[in-house]
Amino acid sequence: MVALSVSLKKSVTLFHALSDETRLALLEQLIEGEQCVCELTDAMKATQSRLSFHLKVLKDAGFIRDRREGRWMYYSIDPDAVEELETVVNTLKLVAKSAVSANRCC
Amino acid sequence: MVALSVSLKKSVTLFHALSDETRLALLEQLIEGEQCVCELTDAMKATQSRLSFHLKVLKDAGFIRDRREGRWMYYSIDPDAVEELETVVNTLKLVAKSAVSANRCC
DNA sequence: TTGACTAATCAAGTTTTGTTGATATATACA
DNA sequence: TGTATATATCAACAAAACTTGATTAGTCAA
Repeated sequence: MVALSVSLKKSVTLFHALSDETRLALLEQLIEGEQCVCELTDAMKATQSRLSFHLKVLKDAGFIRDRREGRWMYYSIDPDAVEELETVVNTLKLVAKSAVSANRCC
Repeated sequence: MVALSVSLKKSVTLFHALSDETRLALLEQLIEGEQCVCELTDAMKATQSRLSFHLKVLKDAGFIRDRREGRWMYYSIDPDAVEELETVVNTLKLVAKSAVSANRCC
């Protein structure tokens, strides 16, 4: 069987991190550049603990990095995870193209 | 603000469909080509109703198509949704690359 | 018709995710 | 020190997703 380039579990983690509107909005917001939590809560009109939760999911998946500076925590997009995601999707794409021949069964 | 190429909600649907191990395994299985549910349940050692559930999620997101032939339902990968996914990921990638300049805040 | 077979759907229960408000931790500054 | 500020974490609850077993719907063949 052809396999996805990255392990299933890792792929699930990547996709799960992106399967939430708040988290995608966070990434969109971070396109503007590195920002601290206070700016993010401001921009997104979300409570601090809610964002903290979602930031953790994105960070655990590798999509963002954090950096402390004094009392502030700065978050930014980490291109590596996006790269990894791209790899998975590219495999999926190749696969989709080749998966046209029908097998009868039953 | 820069925006993702596809609406947030649509992106969430796409990513959510891929954020489950069973569903990714289903797609991997479908790489082999069009298959009926009975072959899929066989190959994946999963119950019929469970697969039916996951097939529906994948179908609703657009990743697979179905086709009835007699009593059998044949499923196959639909390259269009994968294409759409690729678009989203490409945007994310471009964005990740450009999102390096830091903004101070607070 | 009826019976057998394939797959979808449904209802009930379980598990996972997300939200909220409160508390803890870390840093800075007076 | 003590106090204020920024953020993480936790516990309790709510909501969404998944699983299971049973039922239903569609198709075929006798």
